[in-house]
Amino acid sequence: MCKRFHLKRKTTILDIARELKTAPSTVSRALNGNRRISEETRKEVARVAKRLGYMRNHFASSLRSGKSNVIGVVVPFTDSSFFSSIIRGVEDIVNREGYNVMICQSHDIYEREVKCVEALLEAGVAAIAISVSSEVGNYKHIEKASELGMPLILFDRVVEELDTYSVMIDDYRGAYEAVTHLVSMGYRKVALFIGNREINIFRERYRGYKEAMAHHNLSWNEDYILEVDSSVEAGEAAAKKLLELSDPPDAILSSSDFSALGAMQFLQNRVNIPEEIGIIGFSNEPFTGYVSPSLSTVDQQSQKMGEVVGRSFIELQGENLKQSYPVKTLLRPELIIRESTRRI
Amino acid sequence: MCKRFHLKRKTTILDIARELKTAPSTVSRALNGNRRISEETRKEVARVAKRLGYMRNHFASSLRSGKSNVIGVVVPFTDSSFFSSIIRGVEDIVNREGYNVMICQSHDIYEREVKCVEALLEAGVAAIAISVSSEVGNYKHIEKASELGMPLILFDRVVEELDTYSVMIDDYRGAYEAVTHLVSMGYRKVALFIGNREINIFRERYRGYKEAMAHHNLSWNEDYILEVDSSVEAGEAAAKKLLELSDPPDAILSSSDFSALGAMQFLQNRVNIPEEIGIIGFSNEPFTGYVSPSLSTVDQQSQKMGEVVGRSFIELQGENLKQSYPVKTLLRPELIIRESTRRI
DNA sequence: TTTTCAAGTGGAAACGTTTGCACAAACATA
DNA sequence: TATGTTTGTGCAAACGTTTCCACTTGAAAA
Repeated sequence: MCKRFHLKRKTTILDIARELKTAPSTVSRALNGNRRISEETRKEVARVAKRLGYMRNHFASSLRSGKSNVIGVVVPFTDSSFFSSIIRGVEDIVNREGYNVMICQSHDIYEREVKCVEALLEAGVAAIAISVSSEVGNYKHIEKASELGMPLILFDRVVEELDTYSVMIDDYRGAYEAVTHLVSMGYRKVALFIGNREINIFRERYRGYKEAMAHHNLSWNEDYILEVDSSVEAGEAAAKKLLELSDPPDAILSSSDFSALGAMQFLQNRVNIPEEIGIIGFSNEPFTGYVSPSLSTVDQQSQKMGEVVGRSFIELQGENLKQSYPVKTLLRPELIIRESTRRI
Repeated sequence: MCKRFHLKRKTTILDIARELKTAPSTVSRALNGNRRISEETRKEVARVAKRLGYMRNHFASSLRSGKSNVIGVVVPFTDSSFFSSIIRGVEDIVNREGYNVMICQSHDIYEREVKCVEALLEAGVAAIAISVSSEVGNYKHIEKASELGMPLILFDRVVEELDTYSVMIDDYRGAYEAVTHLVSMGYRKVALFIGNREINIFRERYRGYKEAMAHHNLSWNEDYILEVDSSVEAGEAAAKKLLELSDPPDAILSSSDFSALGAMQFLQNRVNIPEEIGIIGFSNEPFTGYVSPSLSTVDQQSQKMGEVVGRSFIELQGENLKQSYPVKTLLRPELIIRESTRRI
């Protein structure tokens, strides 16, 4: 008699074995598609399993086999268009291979990121995909996970020193192409809104900007390079600063759509966009297509990035402990040209 | 000798017990805060556990105890501002109680929703929170989960027939207050963009609209009620239809910010907003504050909704099988008044 | 003194799988 | 005939916890 009578006693492989007068090991093998089981028994087992409403107990399975069907994902936030699209991409891919996704938010705080990684390690996930927080910290937690044998996939905000799978966007190229586009539209004096250059993505965009400018034989003013964080207010303030220069720029490349929007809102009543000044952002946030003038931007392929993370994971599972070289994927950004830079 | 020598052998409670010359049962109790363990042993155990880098094996723990520390969440998509904010809310709450969140996307497809629920059941989550897909289907999968003893929390798109915990927004009130606001601004002929009224949220908004109109002694034209789905294009088309009426409305209440935007874009060059026509949307999508004129809307408290889902879950765990009445939470929407309806 | 009780601990059996090993039967090879 | 090989199955031991039960103590109650 089942003591916890209020809960349905789940059917186990023992029940199936008993029904078929066979051994649980046979049932297990049949259900797992082991090829040493005859087609006949396999079908029988499947039939009885279905009839009894059998569901595999993943706890027992994972405990015994040491394998899990869950992949952990650590992001700064889930409610940001960029990261939520990535999550969608990962989920779309791994689901169809029978894996589930566990989410953990770091809130862009180092300490919480460490907690997330620990929680996922404890939860026994099959791998951890992580975009590191922008707060400065060390990477002990990631190294520790790696040493424990946990497969890792870093995406977007990557720590290049670590020898893991990684998926990034080619930020260098994104910035380079954005500048090239501006130049092709006749802009010459391009300003840059950039984030903390200790972080790989901003470092690369800065490099792309510089090299593109040099390539087009354009010099730039140090006053044109502004450290601006990703907010509408910061963009407004930065645009104000630019307008006050004795020789103001005729275009802005912003590392964030939000600060680009801020700049646009500040400039709107003062100069003509795109005739007198062009603005291009970064990320292709959903709103960029709806504001007016619509905002040109560099699309970061977030859903695609998620899909690549998912595929990297699948690949990595297949490899099964075989020590092989970690794959680094570099995604190609896409320039989205809209009204804010289209002067014909 | 450990056979899988390439993987660190994890330390278990047995290792701790051996070290302290005590029994694994004691260690287990000490780690779980059982009060029949002396303070002294508890501390000893904690010390050794830390020194050996012990991590609880959740598979073994869950297998034995039948309890899980994972909560499953089913949403149509993760990359929509509304649902990703909900996820954030849930995560924020349950994390600090030591729970993790597993995500599954139904893509708003009935069949996939069923798959999601099955996957989460198999994964042995402690509870399932779900916003049902808008595709018509039956609720067998939800009833089945319920019968198996799985605690359920429905949110936003709720199936009212089911006797479960639920968290919804007061859509009736949202629509009612939106209409009242329009009337207070002097608008009289209010049109309504609405989704499929078989779904609770739209049914309620429709009701709110009707009652508010009646309350203000305003009659409305059947031509003013348009079934419009949540897209910019549908909004444009609907606005066009309205303008072609012999007696066009002077305000639009849209069930979606996207169709409100579409309408706004279509109307912008033809009539003055908000002087000649007022527009108000639903959801408070991030872009609504950035477009011009900025779009008034009804905020749906998505993050709050997630937090309430999380808290309901915690509460529900505490109850521990005690049969009690499921709590239904109704959140209060917030009217966000912006330029698109502010005529002074 | 004996009995009762509480506090703290240990022993051992679960939980439901997977898997190494053994084995039987049937069949092919020498 | 003897020897190997293949195919399918069963036995039993894990995996790392939790938890029921029993057992020591030492102290309080009778």
